[in-house]
Amino acid sequence: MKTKTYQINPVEFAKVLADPTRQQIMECCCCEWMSVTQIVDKVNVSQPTVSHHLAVLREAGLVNAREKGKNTYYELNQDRVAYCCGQLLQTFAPESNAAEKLISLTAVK
Amino acid sequence: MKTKTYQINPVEFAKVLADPTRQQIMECCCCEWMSVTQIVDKVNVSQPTVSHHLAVLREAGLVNAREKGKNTYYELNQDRVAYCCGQLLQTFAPESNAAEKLISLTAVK
DNA sequence: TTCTTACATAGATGGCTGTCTATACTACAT
DNA sequence: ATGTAGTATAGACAGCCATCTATGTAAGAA
Repeated sequence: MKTKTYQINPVEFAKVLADPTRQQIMECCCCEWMSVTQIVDKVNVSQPTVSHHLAVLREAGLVNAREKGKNTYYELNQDRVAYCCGQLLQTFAPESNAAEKLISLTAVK
Repeated sequence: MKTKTYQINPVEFAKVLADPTRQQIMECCCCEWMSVTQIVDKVNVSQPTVSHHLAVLREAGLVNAREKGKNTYYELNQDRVAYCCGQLLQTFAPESNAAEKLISLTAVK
């Protein structure tokens, strides 16, 4: 289970999010640690497919992983998501009122 | 030039952003109206490819188009971008501090 | 009218990726 | 030791999409 996290940019971030199954998995483990099996039970794809998507999310640094015995637990990295969204807003909505304010917020984090 | 704008969701939004050329085009017309030719001069792809990307952005409601004589001018819809980013934050960073604050901001818009 | 410029559309193609089955690997139980 | 459950990896394949060339179309100039 290699986990070299690459430096993410707006294009890579968008690519990772650009799949319904992956977003479904992200929602699954958004606010609690979930094992792979638990995630498989919630999405309608095979276990290897789930593992594949988790690897993509892991390498993008969008989920944190924790191994415990036979299980591997995953949790969404919300701060990373927020940071990447901040990047998007900074780039593509620099004059938007809401965006302008978020940029300062994410800069603090 | 059909321009039926469909209701955008987080997956569609991410798909539209998940291409380097498209993001480059978005930056191009972020803060000013740009003709297709002007955009072609700035990105390293053919004119039909640019037109294709602009159609994708148009149908997602992420750019506004204005025809004038022979020219068609495009401008990025920053508010729409901000709204979509707000959706992402709401879904995938509900507990993040920065995100929490943006949600109220985008809700106001 | 004829030509040119600006842009959109059609169709073809190559590469990427999401999915699957099969399999390997590891921890734990029996 | 043997088996089983949980997860990752390998390899194959089909569908999607970014790109191109070719062409259509419309507006303005000559």
